[in-house]
Parts: sequence; C-alpha cells; structure tokens
Amino acid sequence: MVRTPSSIISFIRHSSAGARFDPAGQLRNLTTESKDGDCGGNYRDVINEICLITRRRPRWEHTLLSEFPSLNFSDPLLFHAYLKHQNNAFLSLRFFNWLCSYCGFSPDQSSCNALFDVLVDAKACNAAKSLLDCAGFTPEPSSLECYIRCLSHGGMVEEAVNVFGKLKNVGFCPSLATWNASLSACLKTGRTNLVWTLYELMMASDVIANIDVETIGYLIQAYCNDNKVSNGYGLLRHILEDGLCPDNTVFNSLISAFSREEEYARASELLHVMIAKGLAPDIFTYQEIINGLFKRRKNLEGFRIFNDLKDRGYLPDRVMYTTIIKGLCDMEWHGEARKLWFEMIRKGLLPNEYTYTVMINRYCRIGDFDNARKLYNEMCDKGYEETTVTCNAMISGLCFHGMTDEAQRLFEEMSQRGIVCDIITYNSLIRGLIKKGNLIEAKKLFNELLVQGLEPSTSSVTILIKRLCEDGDTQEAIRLWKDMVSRNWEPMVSTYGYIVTGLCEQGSFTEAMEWLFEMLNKKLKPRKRTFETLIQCLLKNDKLDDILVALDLMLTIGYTLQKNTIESLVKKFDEKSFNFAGTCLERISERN
DNA sequence: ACAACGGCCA
Repeated sequence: MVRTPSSIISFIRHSSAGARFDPAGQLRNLTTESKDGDCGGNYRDVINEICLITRRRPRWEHTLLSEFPSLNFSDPLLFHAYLKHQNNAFLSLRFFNWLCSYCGFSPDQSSCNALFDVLVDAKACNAAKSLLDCAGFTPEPSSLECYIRCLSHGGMVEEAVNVFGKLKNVGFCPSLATWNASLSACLKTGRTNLVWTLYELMMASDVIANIDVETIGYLIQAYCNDNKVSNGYGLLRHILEDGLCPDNTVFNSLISAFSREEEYARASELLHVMIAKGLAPDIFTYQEIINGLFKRRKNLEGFRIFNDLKDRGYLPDRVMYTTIIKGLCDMEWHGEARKLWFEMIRKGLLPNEYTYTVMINRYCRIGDFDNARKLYNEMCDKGYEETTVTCNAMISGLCFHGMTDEAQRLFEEMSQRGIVCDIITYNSLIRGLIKKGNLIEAKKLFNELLVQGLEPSTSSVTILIKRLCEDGDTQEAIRLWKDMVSRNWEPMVSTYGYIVTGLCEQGSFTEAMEWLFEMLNKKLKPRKRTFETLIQCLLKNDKLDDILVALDLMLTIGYTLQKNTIESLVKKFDEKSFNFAGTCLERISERN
C-alpha cells in the first residue's frame, strides 16, 4: 500500500526538499575524466589517420589492414586512443565490432565501459543496449545511471526501470535527478503504471528521503492519468501547505482531469491558486479551462475568456483557435467562427486537419456543401489526408439535410479509397436511411457493421428497433433485440416501450403485457407515454381486463392520466359497461 | 503538453 497520498506526504514532511545538488554534473565529470586519461600515447602518430580513414571511407576495413600491416589492432590502448579522437559514437561502435571480429581484439571491461559511455553520451540507447549484451560486460553503476537517463530521454522507459532494478541489486542508488527524469519519461510515454513501479523502488531506497516538489508533481500527474484526480489534488494541497509549489504542468494536469470529470469548480479553484502563487497560467492552462467549459456547454463563457486572454496579450495558438471556432460553430455563431478562421490565418497560424475538420463540419451542418467541398479539397491540396473523421462529417451533414443518396455514394467511395469506416460512419448513414424510410438498406448496413466486427452503439440498435416496431415488424425487432442481448447490449427503457406498443398495435396483446411485466421484473420504470399508447390501443380493441392491469400499474408508479385518455375511458364506459368505467374512475380518484 | 466526427424527438 505505497500508493496513498498519506504515505507520500509522510515522506515529504521528512524530506529536505529544495536542498538540491547536481549529481548529473558530477556524473558528466566522471565520464569526461575517463575520456581524457592519456592512453593514446603509443599511437599518437597513427590514430589521427585511422580516425580520418574510418570517417571518410565507407569501406575502410581492408584499407586499414593494408595501410598499417604491422600495427597491433588487438591492443586495448589502440581502441582507447581511437575513442578519444573519434567524435562519432556509431563509428566507434563499428570500429569496436570490427576489432572484435577481425583483429583478435578481446574487449576488456575498460574498453567496453569507455565505449558504453560514449554511446550513452551520444544518446544512442539502442547501440548502448546492444553493447550490454556483450558477454561478460558489466558497466560501472555510474555509467548505468547515465544510461538510465539516455533511455528515459529516448522513451525506452521499460528498460530504464529494469536498470533501476539492476542498480538496486548492487546497492547503488541513482541521484534524485535521474529518478525524476525517468518518472517524467514514463508520463510522457503514457506508461503511468511504471511511475508507480519506480515510486515503489524509490520507497525501498535512500533517495526517498530527498524527494522534491518535482517528484511529487510527477506523482500528481500519474494520479490524474489514472483518473484518481482527488488523490492528486490531496497531494497538491499537502505540498502547498508545506510551502512548495509545483510548476504549470502539474496544475494543467489537475485542471484537465477535473474538467474531464466535470468538476469545473475545482478546476476554477486551481486556476486561482496558480495566480495566487504567482504562477502565470499558460496557454495550455486556459486551453484546459476553455475546453472544460465547452464540454459543459458553457460556450459563451469560454468565448469570453478567450477574448479576455487576447486583450491581456496572450497569443492563442492554433489549437486554441480551433477549439474556439468549434465552440462558436456549436453555438451556431457562424459569423464569429468565420471571423476567427481568417484572424487565425492572418496571424500566420495555418489551419491543420483539425481546423479544417471543424470548418468542414460547420458547412455540412448548415448544408453549405459547396463550401464544405471547397475546404475539403483545399485541405487535401495542403497535404492533409482525408480521414474517417472528415468523411463522417460530410456523411452526417448530407444525411442531416436529406441527401442520403450522396452520403451513400461517399460511403462507397471511402472503402474504394482505403478510408476506414467506423461506427460513426455506419450510425450516421443508418440514421439517414431510416429517416428516408429505407429500412432494407439500413438493415443491410447494420449487418455489414456487425460483420466488420464493429460494436454497434445503443443509438443505432435503438433506432432500428424503433423503426421496425413502427413499421409493424415487431417480431423482427424482437429477433434483433435477442441477437443484440447475446452480444452484451443493454437496452434502454425506451426501447422496451417500442416493443410493448409495437406488439399491442399488431394485436399481440398478451405478448405486449408480458413485455411490460418483464420491464417491471427488471425494476425498469416504463415511460408514461408507453402506458398512454398501450391503454389507447387496448381500448380500441376492447381489452378491458388488460386496461385495468395497465391502469393499476401506471397509477402505482405515480403517473397521472392525460385528459384525452380519461375521455377515451369515459367514452368506452358509455359504449360498454358501467362497471368498467366505474372501476376505472374509482381507481383514478383513489390515487389523485 | 492542449484540439476533431454522431446521438437530440421516450
């Protein structure tokens, strides 16, 4: 149980956070020292020439042997001299391999170490890693520490974590800066689980006594990535109490995570903490805030903040312009959106595929397909690939405006052009086809979607079932229902209602009532409208007993009857039976 | 580091 804020806090409380030293600098000195040692004395005359030959000739192996027939290439001192004079890590590795394979050079620890350091310095992670596989080579712990930094820098975080483990086994504890660099790399590569692995290793080593605000910042971000933002927030609160303040990145992660969870008050509070602590919220902070507002449909407020930022001299970047343009389009402020599009270009921020998609989507929504097409072509001319998303925007726009045939044509073109259709493509088109009454084609597409292995979303299943019920093919709807349930589909309450009323309208009264009971067994509350339609339909067919049952259920749930339903009941009472109407009215008045 | 497509009408 190491991953609790409180256990982390107890370590901060006892740590000497803030007192920094620079182990990295010390490490660098070590490596330079070993490079500067004078080991090339014997080869001073030839080494420059060897370096030149290997640098300039692509195939120097034979040249070297013929030019220096009496030279002892297997002497480790020659290799050290070469390393010292050759500034290219990869050439050095090639030279090393050549010496090993063709010159009887048997690599000693010191040669391997020196080469390893050179490779690590050159950030050649993979080359350094290949050297580690050399039989019998064990680098110095300090070299391994540099290697960890090299790996972290190159995103090879898993290997970095392994090396931490190796160092732990030999009792060597890397500096805090190295731990921090690796934590940061784990976050950047999205390997949050490795942050916690590293943190557990830290807990087991002496470095835990020295962890600083940077370390805590990474832990906070890891919590945010893990959707445990409240843990991250707790950690932040504690370090703030201790007078420490993490940097913008940490605040941004928290604000972003709170926005994601729609805890806008917390996000806003953090913004104020930043300002109070003298941190200037940056463009990314505001991006998170504005995006959070947009997601909560507070577009106007987002737009206000954006304008406010510009007034205060912030320079919004392309992402922010794109976000705002999208927000304005969603508000249907098309004029403002267009204005920003040109303002952005005027400021030298060229639209990218995201910006184009937003604008194309806007034109499609308002049915201006000429302009949508124009932008679409412009986007492709600029070298941006047409994507599933842009095609979806076009297809859903075309369907929205009843141009289903064109949407279908585009859909077919997509597969011809190798653009993947996703669930949104199918859903949009199915919706469009159903709207046009083309149920056969919609069903065909639905099956195709299943064949493709796509997971149909609730909405596309629901709309098909609805339409089948309305068209009088409730049995087909039930078949589809059962098929979908076997695929772990969860029907919505309303979908039950379609089946109940569908069955009733087709005269399957008993079955309709069974479905109604099924809902109640499942503790689902049927909609009022389901009852209304059901009762009207039962009335039409003189199913008086079923009406009483339905009425009872409806009133128990707490629904009241619509005026026209009461009127129908009373009318039925005139036509049929006194008792029946009496019972109904009794029950209605009992509950009201 | 930050951003994109649907659904609405049970």
